[in-house]
Amino acid sequence: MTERSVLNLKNMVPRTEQQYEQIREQKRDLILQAALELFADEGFHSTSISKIAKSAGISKGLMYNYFESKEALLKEIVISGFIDLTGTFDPNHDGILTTEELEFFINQTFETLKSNTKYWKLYFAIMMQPSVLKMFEDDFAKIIRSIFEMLEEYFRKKGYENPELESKLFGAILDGLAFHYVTDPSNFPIEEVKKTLINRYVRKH
Amino acid sequence: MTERSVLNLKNMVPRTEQQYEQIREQKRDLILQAALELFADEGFHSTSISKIAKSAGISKGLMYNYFESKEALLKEIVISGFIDLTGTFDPNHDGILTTEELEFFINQTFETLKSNTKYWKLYFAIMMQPSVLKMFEDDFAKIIRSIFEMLEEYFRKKGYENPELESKLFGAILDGLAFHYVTDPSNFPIEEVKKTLINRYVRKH
Amino acid sequence: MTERSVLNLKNMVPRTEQQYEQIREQKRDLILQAALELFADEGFHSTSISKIAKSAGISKGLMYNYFESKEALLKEIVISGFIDLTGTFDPNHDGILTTEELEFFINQTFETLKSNTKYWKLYFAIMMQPSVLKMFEDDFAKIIRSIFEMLEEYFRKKGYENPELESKLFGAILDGLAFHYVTDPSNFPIEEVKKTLINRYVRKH
Amino acid sequence: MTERSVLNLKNMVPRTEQQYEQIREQKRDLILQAALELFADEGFHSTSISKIAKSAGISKGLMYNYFESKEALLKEIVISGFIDLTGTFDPNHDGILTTEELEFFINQTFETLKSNTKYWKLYFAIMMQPSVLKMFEDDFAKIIRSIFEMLEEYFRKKGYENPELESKLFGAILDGLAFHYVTDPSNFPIEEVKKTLINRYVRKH
DNA sequence: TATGAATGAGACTTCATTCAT
DNA sequence: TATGAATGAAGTCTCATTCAT
Repeated sequence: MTERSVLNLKNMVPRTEQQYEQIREQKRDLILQAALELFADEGFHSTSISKIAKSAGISKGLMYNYFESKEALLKEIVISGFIDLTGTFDPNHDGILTTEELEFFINQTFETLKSNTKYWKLYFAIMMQPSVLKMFEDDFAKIIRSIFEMLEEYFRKKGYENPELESKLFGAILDGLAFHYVTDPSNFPIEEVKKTLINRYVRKH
Repeated sequence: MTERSVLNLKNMVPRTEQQYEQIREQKRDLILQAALELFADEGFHSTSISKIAKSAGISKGLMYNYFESKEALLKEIVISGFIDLTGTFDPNHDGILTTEELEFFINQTFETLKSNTKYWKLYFAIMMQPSVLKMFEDDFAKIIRSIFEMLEEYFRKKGYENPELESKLFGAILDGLAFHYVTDPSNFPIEEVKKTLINRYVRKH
Repeated sequence: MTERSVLNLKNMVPRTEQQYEQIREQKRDLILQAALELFADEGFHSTSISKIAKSAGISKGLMYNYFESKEALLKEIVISGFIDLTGTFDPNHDGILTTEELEFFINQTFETLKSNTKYWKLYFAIMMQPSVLKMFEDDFAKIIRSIFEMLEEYFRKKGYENPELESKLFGAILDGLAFHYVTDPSNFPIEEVKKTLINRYVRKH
Repeated sequence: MTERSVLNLKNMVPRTEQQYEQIREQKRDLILQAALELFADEGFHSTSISKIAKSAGISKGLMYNYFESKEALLKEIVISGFIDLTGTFDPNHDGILTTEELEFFINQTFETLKSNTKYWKLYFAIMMQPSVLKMFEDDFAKIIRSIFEMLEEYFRKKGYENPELESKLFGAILDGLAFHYVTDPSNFPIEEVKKTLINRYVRKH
């Protein structure tokens, strides 16, 4: 009895800041993961906060303890994912793309395509909905522009006849492949396609 | 007979059955056009029946005289558009793709890309939302499969090393280009890209 | 049978614009009346749209066919009521207050106090809630200022020693009386108070 | 005994019972003050427990250690404030109002008006919301009734023609002045108004 | 054929309160 | 005594669809 009381008294102390931080981190990730999956599979508008909460095993209200709004949740997912995705381009951030870096980027892209298919789906869906896209345009535009500039420069150095055209072609092809892969992963020969791509753009010239 | 007479009193020059049919058809097209535009620009869920009706210049209620539901309206737009789009593939329907037919198809595809950008946008958006896609899968799957089969056969005849891979690559490239075009039409060198594509797939071998 | 058909055909015609206008007008007033009563009796925040709708005998959704938001509904009630209330001050709008006009205004004020007690309650409640008051401040300020200016001028002409003080005193007294009346109408000798006030401010000097 | 020892180990100089009580009292006041300010400035419903807690520098949960509910907190503030306010009326509690006592009361009222404007605002807001007022009616009614009775008796002794009317008039004027003062303190000539009032009701007869 | 008022389900969000620690 | 994560009810608002005319 005495022991119990003593134990209780010890437990009546609030969690430490660290403990709270850990709880928050974990739950936040849980929500992000559940939301990404649902947004990708059902679309932003068809995914209710209720569904996300249920899928994450929490109450609706708690969502708003972690994210200001449904839109803010989407934003967080899409932008941080986009930065992850494009972070492997020009990894040393010197503004110049080497052959090795391009090969690395292609490899990484295909890797994330397999490991993070959901995100790619969400990304494509976003890109196709101007009313949603508006939220991200500013964040996307700068990164995308810089990627295309480096690509163009790369093709120029490699001696391509029309570097601008070639960079746009390359971007389109990469997205097209990703698009087809996420649409029907099981029927897409992703490994062979990757080899072909690397062969064509990295080894060829 | 009595009924008709009464009606006639109110309208001395009654429209013929045909005229009615024609008016109906026109209004239907008006709705479809307005809906396509809005669905593509704002997304399916962000487009209310009210908006469509207003844009088509009719009342909300009348919408349901022409289409059973919002979903049915979408279905009609997407499926008929998809048939239009793919109708230029193997136009003589003999199951065999000639070089000329492929060139024609590519040309047509780029043509519709420019003339019917909205539909392409809608199509991509649909493709990225499984919960919506379900409505169309059956209709799409058959057509798409047959296209890929013909493509594969085409590349086989042309002596490509890996016809299956090549057909998938081709499909992905085409969609990738379309994707990039509809995302930002004004900055995409569509004519040059088309030439490059025809050169690569039709002329080359 | 024939007759029925003919009748039905006649009925299948939409309402005329006038009929719609009438429906809207009536229902709008119904909502405004129900909302005023509830806002005054329970307060803005304690009155849910549900309650208003039920009290007005309509569905929740219909509310939004007539008013953009709960706030807009409040605004409409408060501002139009305020204009009604202050409209009897300087009725010929010449910027000058005559003795007769002041008497008329006092009489009118006490009249509306009895006939429109709910509005007065709502008005006082609003005035005491800065977070709500913000919505109206601009609309109120101008009118109130002009009233006080005229009052001051009135007292000056009447030879009062300190017209500014007197005008503020008068305003405060009027509001104080109104305040006490709406707080407990059945125990407030409103008629005698009115006479006293008129005697003091209109007849005296 | 064992329990205490364990506790002592963690805090070698334990606070005395009195010290604890004092800390508790201080924190309680802190909460009351923060709540009064917020309730007055933003309204009861627009003020969340979260805001109050943050403003008082404590956690949400602790709030409930001091007050049973948000409503109980309001009740505490309003009632204790009301007693403070009316406590200066008939300070010797003999049921009879002398001229000096009335003057003292008027002076005190204007003093609290300046020093405790927030409370007055809250008080007026409460008085205008029957659904909230219900909580206090019983507490208020008795006090208010006794005040009016004394006032009436005062005016009777002073030889006023209609003491009942006069007492109601006086009450209304006082509240009216208070009302206008709290609505816009900086533009209200409170000192002059006070002199006028004292002159009229204390010195005159 | 045509209108737009009307409904009601369901979406997002807030917040008083509880509870494990 | 003290914390803040967690809940769930309730509120505002939107919109596909129905219906009287």
